[in-house]
Amino acid sequence: MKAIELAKTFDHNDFEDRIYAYWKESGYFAPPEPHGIPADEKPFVIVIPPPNVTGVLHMGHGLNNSLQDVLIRYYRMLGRPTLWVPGTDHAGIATQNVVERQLRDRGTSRRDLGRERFVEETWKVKDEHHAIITRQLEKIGASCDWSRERFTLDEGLSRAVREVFVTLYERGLVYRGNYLVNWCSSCGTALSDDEVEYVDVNGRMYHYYYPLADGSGKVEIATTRPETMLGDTGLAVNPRDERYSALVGKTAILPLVNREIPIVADSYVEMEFGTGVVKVTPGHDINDWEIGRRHQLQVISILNPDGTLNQNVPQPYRGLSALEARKAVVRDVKQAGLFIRDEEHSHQIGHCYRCQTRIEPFLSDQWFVRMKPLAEKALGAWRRGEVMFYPPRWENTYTNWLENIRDWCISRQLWWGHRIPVWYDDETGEMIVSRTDPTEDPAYAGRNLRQDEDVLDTWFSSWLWPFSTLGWPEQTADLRTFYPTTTLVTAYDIIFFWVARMIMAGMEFMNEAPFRDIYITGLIRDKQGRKMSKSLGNGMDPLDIVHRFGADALKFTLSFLAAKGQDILLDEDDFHFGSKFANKIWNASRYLLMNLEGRTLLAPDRIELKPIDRWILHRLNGAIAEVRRAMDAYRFNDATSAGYEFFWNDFCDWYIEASKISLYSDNDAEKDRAASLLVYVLEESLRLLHPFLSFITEEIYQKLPEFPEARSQSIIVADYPVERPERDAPQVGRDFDVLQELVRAVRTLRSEFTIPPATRIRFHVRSEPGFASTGFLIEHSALITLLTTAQDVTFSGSAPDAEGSVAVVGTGFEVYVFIRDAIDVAAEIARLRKSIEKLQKALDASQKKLASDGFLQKAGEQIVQKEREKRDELARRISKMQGYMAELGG
RNA sequence: GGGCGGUUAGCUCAGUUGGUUAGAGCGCUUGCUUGACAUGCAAGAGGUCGUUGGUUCAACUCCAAUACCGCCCA
Repeated sequence: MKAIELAKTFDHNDFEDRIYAYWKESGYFAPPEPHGIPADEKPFVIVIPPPNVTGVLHMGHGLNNSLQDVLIRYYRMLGRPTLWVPGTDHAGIATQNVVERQLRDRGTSRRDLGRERFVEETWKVKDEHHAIITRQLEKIGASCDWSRERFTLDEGLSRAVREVFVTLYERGLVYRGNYLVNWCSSCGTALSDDEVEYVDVNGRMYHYYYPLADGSGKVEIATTRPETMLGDTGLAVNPRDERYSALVGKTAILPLVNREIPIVADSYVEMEFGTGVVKVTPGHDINDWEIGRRHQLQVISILNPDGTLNQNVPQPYRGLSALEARKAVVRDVKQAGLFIRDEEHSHQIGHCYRCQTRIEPFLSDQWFVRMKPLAEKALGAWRRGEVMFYPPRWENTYTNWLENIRDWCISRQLWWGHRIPVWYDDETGEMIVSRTDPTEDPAYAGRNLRQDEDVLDTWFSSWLWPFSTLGWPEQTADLRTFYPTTTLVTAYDIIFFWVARMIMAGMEFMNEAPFRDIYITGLIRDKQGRKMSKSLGNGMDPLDIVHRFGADALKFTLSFLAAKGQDILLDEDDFHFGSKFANKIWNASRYLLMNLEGRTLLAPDRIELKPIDRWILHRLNGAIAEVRRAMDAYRFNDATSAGYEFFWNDFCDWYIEASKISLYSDNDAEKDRAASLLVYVLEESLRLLHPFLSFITEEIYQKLPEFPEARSQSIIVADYPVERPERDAPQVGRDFDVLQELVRAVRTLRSEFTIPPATRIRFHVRSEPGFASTGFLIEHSALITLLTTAQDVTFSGSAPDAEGSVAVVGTGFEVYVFIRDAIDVAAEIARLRKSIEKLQKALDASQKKLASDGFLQKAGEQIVQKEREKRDELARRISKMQGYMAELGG
């Protein structure tokens, strides 16, 4: 056979795009046809957390999708029918904001355009960006089934949204009402409670007086938001607060407005907080709203949707922003002689999670989902073990949220999204909630119908994602075959928004949780632990990483760092880890393949295995077992390091090095044997590593010679390696440990005394009588010679006669290296002393244990026996070393 | 106020059911154009595992308290 050539310098850019295109065109990403999947074969299914269609991929996506790809490729190779459904989210507010910003730059606005043209414009932007984000997923190597790609505003998914809205309405779980909601004046829409982020803000607490209407005095109140007094409709004190009991039932005059407002008693008021008297603004505070409801206080809304003050406040304040109004109100209260003082006060203020604008409670007509019944079902699924969190601690977050669930405000005052399927007949006052447009229904002919202006919260479509993407509400073959999905991979910041709601929707509409396993990743942060963000400029572009280090380096590195869902503090340089490993794989493969020149490969079952061959197969077996165990438990870091350590430390550092003895011999049969085994182990290693480094393993796999084993067309569909009991060789494993210890001992001596690498040394090995590995060492003396650059090595049961050696003690053996002339005696004595000290500590601990009755009686027999052996070995080594030291005059 | 996570080598982190002379990568030191790889090879230095107490024959590992850092919810 001829040598196979790989490029001298490894460059991932040479093949990543080509290979991705090959996979995609060959249809490897798609599962078998649903009808072709036997009923007893359980597919492995993931739905992608749909990224924002107008966003760009960030490192969080990089992590998330890398792990999904690892899982998908692993199960695909295990032979499970495997489906990864990709898609994108229309991201209502975010996308609308993007388009509005573009319009503003062009000197126009969505109002100028009108709804219809604005939505058209947004679809255009969506189409452009969509290509970017899907291309990015391809660049990182995501092996998802593009033929099943979905978008939350697709026709099918829109139908699912309508079906769900109307069904929930029919079940009494969707209702409309006039309530205080969280209002973002910048986005111009209501938000759900979960979309409000509370941030500590250093504000001020203002104290001032409200005069009593009967002229009998004045009351001191304290507030952080003086401007809202313009909407005050009452004062409240705690009923148990004796200081103020005389006030209850009286009225006060609201300064600046001159409205007469009642003073009520309500146990909500904390006596210790502020002055114990609170101003009540039911139109602009959720707690005040409750107080107002209990005492039938008037509700006055003082804000326009844009956040400025409206017609319900006195003329001078109209049109001011809340902050402007605050200044004006404080000024005027001072002027009125009612101001007392203000002081620093830090408190929490809600901000919009999309634009960071301060949230105002705002009274408006909105649609809500009654969450309690849905939450009950989602909790039930968890209690029955139908959903499992990895790591399990996230269960608390999940159950805590569900147990304290509040109704979900789902209407948004936006134009981009699913229009609410409700029509109003203003003449009759009738409200029509319908799956189909009544305007196209002859039954409503001639009626003047007006569709609800609002759209639904984006999450109202993404909570259906695991079944809407599979065709629901149609009973499609995909839905029957692939629902429920298997595993969800997402970050913990959307457990409420998305994960919990998906489980609710799955239980409500499919009677089954949408996935069984929920793997929660950590968040990617910078080295200072800060979240990556555009504004901080500490973001990292996954595509830039792919370009510089390779998609394999990206996935492998992230997978290696993804331990137990901890946050990952990431630096660009971290990706060297993955790219160095890829380079190692490349060069090891290049070396093996170039040595196939003139070789005849043999089938592995016809090859006689030498001990070292049994060793590498034993180690390979162990690595396979560990990778599989780790993958089954979602321990990505353990799976990754098991593959890494096997390939680099065992295969490259020892087996390949050792194989040089055969490869460079002049025995053709031995060369064929060695080459065959090397290719054999390489091929299996590539399959083992493919889920973690997909491109390079495919590129090399494609170049491997067909023989000795038939190959799959693509590694992507090749069988994942299995653990084989017949490969287990624990004794060979122990023997090789000894060989390594011996080699390292000699190398250490060489290094410590700077024996030039070219100098061929001589040494003698004495092993303890009956030492189990003696035969192995003798059998591999040529190898030991090679690995230590020795001239000669001899073995016996006794120390060498010749003078001039320096000795090192190993487990069960001593090695005498004949370099006495070259060494620095003082340094050698120091070295020995240090070793002895270290061992002596261990020996002391061991002896202490063995002297304790408690240990002897209560510890297991095996533990005690092991401890005795350890003690004896330590004692033997120490005494040997002391002997050498004495010999050297130390 | 409630809940969760973290605290292990200079840095970033592993350490699965309690028994190892506590590991990895990076960084550092020393020596190497060793018949694939300097994105490399070989060797080395470096940690009383936040603190205090407890359980145990035995604690980085289990329990309690505590300090600091971070997150979520109210």
